[in-house]
Amino acid sequence: MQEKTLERLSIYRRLARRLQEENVERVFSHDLARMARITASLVRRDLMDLRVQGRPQHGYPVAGLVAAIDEVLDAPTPQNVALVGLGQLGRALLSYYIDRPHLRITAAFDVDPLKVGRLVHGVRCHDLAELAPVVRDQGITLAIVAVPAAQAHSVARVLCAAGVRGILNFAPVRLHVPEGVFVEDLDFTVSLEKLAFLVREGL
Amino acid sequence: MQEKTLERLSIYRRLARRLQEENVERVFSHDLARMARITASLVRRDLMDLRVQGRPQHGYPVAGLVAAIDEVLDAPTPQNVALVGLGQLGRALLSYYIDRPHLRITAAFDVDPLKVGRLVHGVRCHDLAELAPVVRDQGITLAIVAVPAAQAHSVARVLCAAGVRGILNFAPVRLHVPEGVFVEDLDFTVSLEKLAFLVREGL
DNA sequence: TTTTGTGAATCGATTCACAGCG
DNA sequence: CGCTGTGAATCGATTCACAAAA
Repeated sequence: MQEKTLERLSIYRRLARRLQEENVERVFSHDLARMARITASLVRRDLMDLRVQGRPQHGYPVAGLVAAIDEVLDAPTPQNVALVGLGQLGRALLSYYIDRPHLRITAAFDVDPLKVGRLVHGVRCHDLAELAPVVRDQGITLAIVAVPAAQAHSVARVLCAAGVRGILNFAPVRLHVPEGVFVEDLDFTVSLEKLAFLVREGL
Repeated sequence: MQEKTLERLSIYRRLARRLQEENVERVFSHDLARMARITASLVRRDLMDLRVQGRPQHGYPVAGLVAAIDEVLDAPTPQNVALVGLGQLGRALLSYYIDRPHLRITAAFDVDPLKVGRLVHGVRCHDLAELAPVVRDQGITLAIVAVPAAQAHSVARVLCAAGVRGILNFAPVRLHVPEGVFVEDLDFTVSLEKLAFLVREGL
């Protein structure tokens, strides 16, 4: 399974779920392509990897599509996520990610004594110093880093030491992590600067 | 200039600026590669597109590197950015993007009457209905969409109609925009689901 | 027909390998 | 030498084109 395909599966599932809500039972690769703003053949190629098959004239069964993507993207048992940094961004992420069955933020961490101990959106905020034991107790393997750039490296080190294997990083730095730990960067500035260039140069 | 190179230029510049602060005058492709977690030959290939040349034994001049990247990424005149949606995420973005000389958020928009008219982090919040005139008056060409999924499409339509040419989209939907408008999606769920898969499957 | 599934071709991005130069 | 600049090779992702199926 290629990474790009993986990203698109997440998008296809979201689209298919919306179709389910609208009681649409079948969908053509061409329709998914239009909705996802890609080509139909790319959709078909992505779906080849899945345990769902379409039929000419009928397209793909929407429910089957969702089920097949669930099988790939959802762990058999929910994966717990730690959120580090309860600033404005951290709180935004927390309110965004409540009530997800398969990926749920079960613990938050900050250094601010005013935040430690509080319940934010139903999630307990711990002192950063408590990270390792909490991560171990809750079997957390994923973390979201939403701290200022200056603290990101030390937070990443603590997370890796505690056994976290994947980091979604919002800090504008490139984290250095041990072999076997995955980092996904979501870098607002990089994206905005790229966009500004494209708009300015017109492609 | 390739898109991936463009993204990395933003990263190189950030690294080079930090080196400047540390009074480092020269840097090897190998060092930049280590800091950016990529290969040295990719760094060199990226820098080939720039008006900076390195010298064997000496590497690249840090100040020249920053200047050369500025030339590519910074518009001659600052580009104004509109922020749509002043929820938690919108406010987080606003506090993050204050005091940038070349890309600055000059106007915010929301539908909540409690927010309209207020100054948030020094930026005026307007009613969404006022978007078109404000965008035109301030010569805004870029927008950040930080509204709930349900509103994202209509917001995008209004933005495009008002003349915005680039959208940084945080809503978990694929926007449909007219020819010539660029969209960059930052999709938290897609990234987190991908990360969860990678951690689970171990590559 | 129309639409899927897929081999082959293409396009794009990265790495290799090394000539050239200080 | 050590390091840059770059042509050639490789790797990966997307599109093309069409046979097969209904």
